[in-house]
Amino acid sequence: MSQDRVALVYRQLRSMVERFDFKPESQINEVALAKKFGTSRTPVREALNRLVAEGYLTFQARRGFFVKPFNPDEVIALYETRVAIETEMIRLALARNSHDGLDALIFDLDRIVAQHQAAEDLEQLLDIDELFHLTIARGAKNHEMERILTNLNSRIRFFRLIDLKFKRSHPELKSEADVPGHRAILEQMRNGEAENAARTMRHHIERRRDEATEAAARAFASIYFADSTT
Amino acid sequence: MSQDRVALVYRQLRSMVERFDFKPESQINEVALAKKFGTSRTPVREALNRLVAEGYLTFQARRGFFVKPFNPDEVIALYETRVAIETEMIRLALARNSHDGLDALIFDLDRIVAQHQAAEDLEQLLDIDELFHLTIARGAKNHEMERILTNLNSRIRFFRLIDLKFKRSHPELKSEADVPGHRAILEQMRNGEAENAARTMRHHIERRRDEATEAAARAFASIYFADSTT
DNA sequence: TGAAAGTCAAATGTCGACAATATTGCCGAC
DNA sequence: GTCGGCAATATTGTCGACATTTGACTTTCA
Repeated sequence: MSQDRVALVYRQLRSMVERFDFKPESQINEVALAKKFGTSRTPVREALNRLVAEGYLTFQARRGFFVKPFNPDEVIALYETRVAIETEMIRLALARNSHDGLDALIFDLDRIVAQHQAAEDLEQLLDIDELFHLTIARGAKNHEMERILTNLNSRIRFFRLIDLKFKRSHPELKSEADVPGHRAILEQMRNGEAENAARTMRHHIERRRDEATEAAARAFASIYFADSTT
Repeated sequence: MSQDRVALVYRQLRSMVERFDFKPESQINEVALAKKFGTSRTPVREALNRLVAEGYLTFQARRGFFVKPFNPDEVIALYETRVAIETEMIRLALARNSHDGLDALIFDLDRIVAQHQAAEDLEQLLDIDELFHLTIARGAKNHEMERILTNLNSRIRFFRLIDLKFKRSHPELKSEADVPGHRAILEQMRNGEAENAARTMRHHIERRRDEATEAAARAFASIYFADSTT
């Protein structure tokens, strides 16, 4: 034992950051975290460095690690990046695959859409939604885009969760779920209409962007004034 | 003194990796590096962790850090990602900026194209070329895309350098420089033709992709059999 | 001879301590 | 009362050592 602390610490830290357990712009205290996790500072620092490189945190020499300032513009930027990546992914997935490969991909997507409808809780809903998009990424056979999309999704997740929770408690606002959007994309892919599918994907993501941006604005106060679990 | 070793080590390591001073797939020995840099293993490990998160290296628990296998497909993936990012960047830059903002952006781009023609060596040529694209990224006002593009460029750089060196020593193959392509993109942006500019950008990058892929194939042997500077 | 088990050197994983630096709090001067 | 500077304190940066694990080599036994 006592061998894989970095991985443990990394996972925990990342989910803490994703949930905004730390206040934005607050400094992250290495010794406090080390104590919390029962390790020395070494694994904590390694994990923090990874999180910086992945865009979750910032770092200033001799000052330490900081949580990125909370900023609706940043959320918008993340969604815009998704639009860029995902519209191109669709083109690649359709151009790159043989007929059989495409059939297999569409078969997988069909199943995911079906699961989507049966999702039981919000976390699961998001998992399945992200899986739909990630499966297309895999169909595009571009590891780099897959990597980037995974990263974007995890950084966006918190805001979507906020949005979904809000919608659930205000049924009158309930917008259409993601399922119809996914189904439309799927049909156009099935028909080989790359540009149409890309356009639908763009609008699909842009709608989510607007929802998440609103959610971010609503969440602003609660994040800034919530207790950080030191 | 003895305070900012990580930054030093990181920069050196990155340029070593970019130049393929390490053989692809070879394991990276932490103690050897530490000795080489005259530090302990701690700063080396932090730098290596960053390089993993940035896509330069891979890591296997209890086995260590490895150079990514050299793989023309990977180069193609990097270029495809650039297409995705940069075509969208152009749309954003044109949609997002006021008339004056756009004028300023185009003024900057004009100057960069002029510098481009006057570049003295290959490294400088690449710097200026990357600056053209990065300036558009800044015009798009999307930090995330800027970050990603910077990362992509630095990982692609080696292959472009190989290509340019090869072209220089085989003047009969000399393809058109990047300048005309940039100029065309610039003109279309000036006229507000977002979709045309995006399309030109796509073709521009795809041409580079083909050149770099060939260069990668040519470089294959020399990389795999070159001495690694332990 | 060949395969399994054991041994050992080398590499990684983690730690606690110390050095360098930044931040905070205090005190006196104006 | 406020400002600037100094001391005290907290935090980061780096190190060398030790623990654990891996992988290669050797030995042993069928």
